[in-house]
Amino acid sequence: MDISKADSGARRSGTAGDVWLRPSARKGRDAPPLSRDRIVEEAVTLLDAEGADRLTMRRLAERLGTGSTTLYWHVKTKDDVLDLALDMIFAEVLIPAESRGWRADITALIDGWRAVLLRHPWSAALLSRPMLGPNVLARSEFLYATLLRAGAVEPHLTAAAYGLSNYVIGSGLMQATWPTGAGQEARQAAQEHLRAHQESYPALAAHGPHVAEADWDTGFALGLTWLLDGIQAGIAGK
Amino acid sequence: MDISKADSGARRSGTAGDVWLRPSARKGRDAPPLSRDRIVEEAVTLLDAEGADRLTMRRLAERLGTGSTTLYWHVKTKDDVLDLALDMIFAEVLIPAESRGWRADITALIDGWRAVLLRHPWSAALLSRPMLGPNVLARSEFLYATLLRAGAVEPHLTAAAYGLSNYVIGSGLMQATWPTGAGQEARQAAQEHLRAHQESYPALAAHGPHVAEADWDTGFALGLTWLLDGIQAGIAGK
DNA sequence: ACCTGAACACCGTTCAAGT
DNA sequence: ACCTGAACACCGTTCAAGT
Repeated sequence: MDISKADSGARRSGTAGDVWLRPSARKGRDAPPLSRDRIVEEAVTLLDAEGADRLTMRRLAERLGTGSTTLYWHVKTKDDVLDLALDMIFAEVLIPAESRGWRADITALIDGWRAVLLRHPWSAALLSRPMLGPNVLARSEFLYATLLRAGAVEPHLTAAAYGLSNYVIGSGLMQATWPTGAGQEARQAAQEHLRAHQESYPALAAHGPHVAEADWDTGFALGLTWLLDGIQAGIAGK
Repeated sequence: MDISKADSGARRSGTAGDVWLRPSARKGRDAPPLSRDRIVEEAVTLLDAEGADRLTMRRLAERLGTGSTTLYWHVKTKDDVLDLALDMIFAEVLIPAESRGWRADITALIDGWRAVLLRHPWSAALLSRPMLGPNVLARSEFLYATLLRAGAVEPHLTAAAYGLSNYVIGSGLMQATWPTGAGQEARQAAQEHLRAHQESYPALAAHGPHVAEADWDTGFALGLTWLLDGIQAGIAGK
């Protein structure tokens, strides 16, 4: 291939290289062309790696090998990026293919949902924006359809759908927030603070979530069972 | 009072007024001296009036009649202001004075908690930071103490405390987020979007939360009942 | 002990201009 | 159709300096 020689020659001279080499020599390395999908993808990995307050249009653009202002051709605003990122990770929540009964189906959905929230801790804090992306809607659809097929009617239907959603969201928010593992110095400080004021908070100091590594999983499962039992009773008693 | 005359005279001349009048002529009008409490108080009213993304150290300082940098004497960081504001509104949650039974007590606490979240919609989004303020802790203490007195033991105790908290938090977040009343154009747009794709989301389009003004209150109450029933069964069956 | 001003290192976003 | 650069109107925070 003589092209490589021509290339290096062009690079050695300060002037522009050969025409047919220039467009393929992309920004950073061998980056695919910029696109909305690529932006959102990169946003998710940036969020996963550094958290929500480190996501900046400038930093995001830098990772993509462009200027920050270029992003605005593909995306209207930073909030759009966040909305798109939030919907993208929802695609990871598996929708049960074949039914094993409504309780099992819903449990699978909710567990998957929770897993995603914990896998992408930044997402829990973003739940305060209305979620209307296709991936979110598809999973809401599954939830409603499953409840309807199980025989739920109003007001139990809405209460069930909301109750389940709110429960996962709250749980995900709490656990994602909680200083775990790395941020253990914060947890320890909280623990000491509680012990120092244990005359004010005796029950909390003795049994509170700050004292021991909480068993989030069984706690979550227990609460979910209570909710599902209630829904089931509502259906049976129509 | 001759002082008023002296005052106006001093103001008319461009030079400094009488010594004993100057210190009492505060920044804006008759503002009390700056203090941490006053800053947090003003932050809450600013948040209530304009929302979280309009809270700025500069704007907050302006309302208080100072420069933004002055705030940093009383407060270490903007996040501190948010933490303090969050704890301040928790003081509005009434802790039941005399017991009417554990279910009634807890229901009262949770309902009060929810009411605060809805009264200060910005607060729901801030729940992603660890809450260790005195007002928050006092209410957590009440929750744990009540559950303990009712006879809850592990793992039901933790599951109950978490489940209830997560449920209110999630509900508050969702409802505070939801485009209600004023932001009705967004809700209507969501509605149309759903109808336009109703072959993809049939259950959602027919029964989803977007179709009708949701009855949040009864939905919330129903879900809370399910949770409490589950907790009660756990206690009874020890 | 408290307040001020200037300054630093950032932000999101717009827009005329390039190819 | 896509990308660039300069520019605007902001941010949170620090710090030397004032009283």
